[in-house]
Amino acid sequence: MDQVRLAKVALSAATFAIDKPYDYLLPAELLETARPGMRVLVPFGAGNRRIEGIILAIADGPQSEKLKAVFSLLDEEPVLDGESIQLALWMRERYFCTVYDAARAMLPAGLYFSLQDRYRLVNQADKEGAYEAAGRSDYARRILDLVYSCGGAAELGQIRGAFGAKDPGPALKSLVDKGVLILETSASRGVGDKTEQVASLLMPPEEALALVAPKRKSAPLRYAVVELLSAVGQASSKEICYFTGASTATLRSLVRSGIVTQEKREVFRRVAVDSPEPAGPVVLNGEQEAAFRGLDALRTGGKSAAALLYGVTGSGKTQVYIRLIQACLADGGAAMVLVPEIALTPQLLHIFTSHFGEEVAVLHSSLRAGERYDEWKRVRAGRARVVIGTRSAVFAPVERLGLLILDEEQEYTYKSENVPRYHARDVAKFRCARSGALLVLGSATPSVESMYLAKSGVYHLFELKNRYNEQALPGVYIADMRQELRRGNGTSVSGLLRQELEANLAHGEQSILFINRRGASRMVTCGECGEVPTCPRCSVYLTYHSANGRLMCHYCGHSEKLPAACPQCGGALSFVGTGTQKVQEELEELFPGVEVMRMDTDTVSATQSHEKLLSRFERERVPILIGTQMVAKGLDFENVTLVGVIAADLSLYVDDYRAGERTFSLLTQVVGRAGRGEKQGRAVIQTYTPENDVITNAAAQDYDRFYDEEIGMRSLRGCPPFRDLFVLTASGAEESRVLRVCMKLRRTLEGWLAQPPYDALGIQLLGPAPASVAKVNNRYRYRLTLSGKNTKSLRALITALVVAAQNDKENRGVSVFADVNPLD
DNA sequence: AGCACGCCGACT
DNA sequence: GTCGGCGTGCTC
Repeated sequence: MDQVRLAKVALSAATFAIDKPYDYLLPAELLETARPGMRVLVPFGAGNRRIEGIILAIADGPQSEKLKAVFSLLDEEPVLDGESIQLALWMRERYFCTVYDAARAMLPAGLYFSLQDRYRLVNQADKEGAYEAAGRSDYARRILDLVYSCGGAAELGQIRGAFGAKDPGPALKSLVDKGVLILETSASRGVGDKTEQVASLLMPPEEALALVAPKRKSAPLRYAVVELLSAVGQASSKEICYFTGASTATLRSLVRSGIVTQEKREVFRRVAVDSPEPAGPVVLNGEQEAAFRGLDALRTGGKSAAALLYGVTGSGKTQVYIRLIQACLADGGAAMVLVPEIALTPQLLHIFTSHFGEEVAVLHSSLRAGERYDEWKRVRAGRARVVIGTRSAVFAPVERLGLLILDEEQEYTYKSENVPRYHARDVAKFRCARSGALLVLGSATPSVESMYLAKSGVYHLFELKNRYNEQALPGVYIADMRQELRRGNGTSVSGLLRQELEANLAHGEQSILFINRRGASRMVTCGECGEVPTCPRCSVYLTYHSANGRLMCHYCGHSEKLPAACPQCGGALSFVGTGTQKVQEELEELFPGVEVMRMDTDTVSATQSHEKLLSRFERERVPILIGTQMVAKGLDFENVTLVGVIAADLSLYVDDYRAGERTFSLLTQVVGRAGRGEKQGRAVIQTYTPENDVITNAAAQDYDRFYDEEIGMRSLRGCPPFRDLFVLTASGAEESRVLRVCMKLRRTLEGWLAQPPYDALGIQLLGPAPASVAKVNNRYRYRLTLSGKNTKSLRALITALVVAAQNDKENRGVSVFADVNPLD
């Protein structure tokens, strides 16, 4: 049997059910250049449509009839290294996504190709022949009309647009088959490499100066340019013009004279990070020093390790991180720091740039495509060895990874809600294990899973128990809102909180009030009939956005003008403000003339204004700041001595096993905002359930007790870390069909679970139940939940189930996917 | 998912 | 006859 060289390719067009490495013949002209990690254009399917893929491996295999050949390479260099390819394969097995989905998550959007299909007339002159070939087909004639009117070629998108809902595919195919049209596929990159001209001397400086010196008087600029280049050797053309006053014409004339050469060099677009003064050496206190030593011993221990750094708010975890990174860089390694949300951690970013300057690369989703792409390239080129970023930065192309820090590891933003539905903590573990790096999970309120693993010895545990500078913890008081109601106080400000606010106003100290609501956007309701406008496509209420004066849906993006009156009864509409605005109004009534600053999704649109608001709050000592979760994180203001939590239990009664953990963490963070300076801080927690354990433990800042109670509950209920929840979601336009698919899935599953080897897995099955938001974008969603140990065997079962569901003809119109420990 | 193939009704 | 609608099966 003849052996040929094959490329094993992961395809962008493959669905989960048919995803696997596909074998393609490598044509002779690509044999030398093709390497694993490069993207390729390949023919796929019966129609041989051109699609994008990525080479996973190159191997020899037997020649076969079935084999098709790679069309072309899309990259000159691999965009994924061997470890990343391994990671992509691992993610498919773990998160039930395609290999390409995983690869896509690893690459910056700027590297991403958009494929354009163009249909061109083979022989434009032969118009008659073309229409003859079209025959009686109305569609084919319309396509020809369009192509001719466009000058002989048209984009597929254009044709689709002209056809509306009708699919032009068959008619196009017939025209291509008859040789009238030809399909051209071009790949274009969204963001190009940015280059700049760099000039340098073609000869030794003395020689060059001697050449231009005689004409120094008549051509001073030429002389100045050569003088500058003699001094610095090489400079960008822009800079040369800037410093000497020369024009590009001067430079060109020097190039023509053979004195100077200009070449293109890639430049890296950088995010405007203020370049602070270089920071001095980090001084650690005894506790921090001990943690640093222990962690660094693990880092240099020669094999991969994971550690939990459990340090109370204000204990100075960042200092420890910095020392660890310094040590890692000194050993020639690179370090990564993941944070839950970059916009909320400007202070952290500032500290890191002050220590590591140009070595820092920032990667997060609100960067512009070009910026993100360039930061990615700086990392890949090894020019930035300290990567700071959000969830997706865990895929940064860092070589020689020595240290990976996941700050605030309990945050749920580390879990992706979109394909691929990965958890950055898991991916971080994988990467650290592969490269022998140290994984540090940092938190003031570790997730129950992580603490469990630390207590059972899987993670090394390090604790920072004291606040930096020996600051005392704020005094925490609980206000029982039921009593307030009984006393006739229907507002959201309790007597106690009011009293404390008054005290702060009298002393000129600042207060932060926190509303425990996610999103916290405003809704609209009719005062007459109680109607609340809902999204026509989703089962959620619409929220009001003051920026554009429209009602919007957070799920599908639907937006409509705010109606003047209730569409049902014509009554007057009013805003529902359990949120920040209502509290703001109540406070303004309570304290006339006192400025109350509001910070929520409504007042904050861009990162800019978020920071602007905060800096004004600090600078002008605005007495009261009120906001949603945004105010809970990472804010350190010396003059803030009082923190109030408006509705502490609001996040507690959610149908989610993490509700307690989330509430505890949130309350602890908020309370920690008080008294960061010299003065003693206070916190008031308002709740309708003052006896609730989570609330009392948070008030007492007693993590250990919270953990003990929570872990017992998790064990009892079969939640992580004891079991994982696998959620299968079916969605489709017809509710009855979706439900039927779900029931069938359950029956299939029950059948499988009754037999070996699955009967031994001890799996519990729940559902079908409607998803928490039952309809999104006119698609109904029902879910089936399995709980069990996250083993290879169980994952294989889920994979088989999803594949079977996707292949089942009866399930047409309904899509099925799986997610592990989803957010809701 | 998308595309071809194949079978069937409608219009020419 | 042949165009186009729709159900079925496969994708290196």
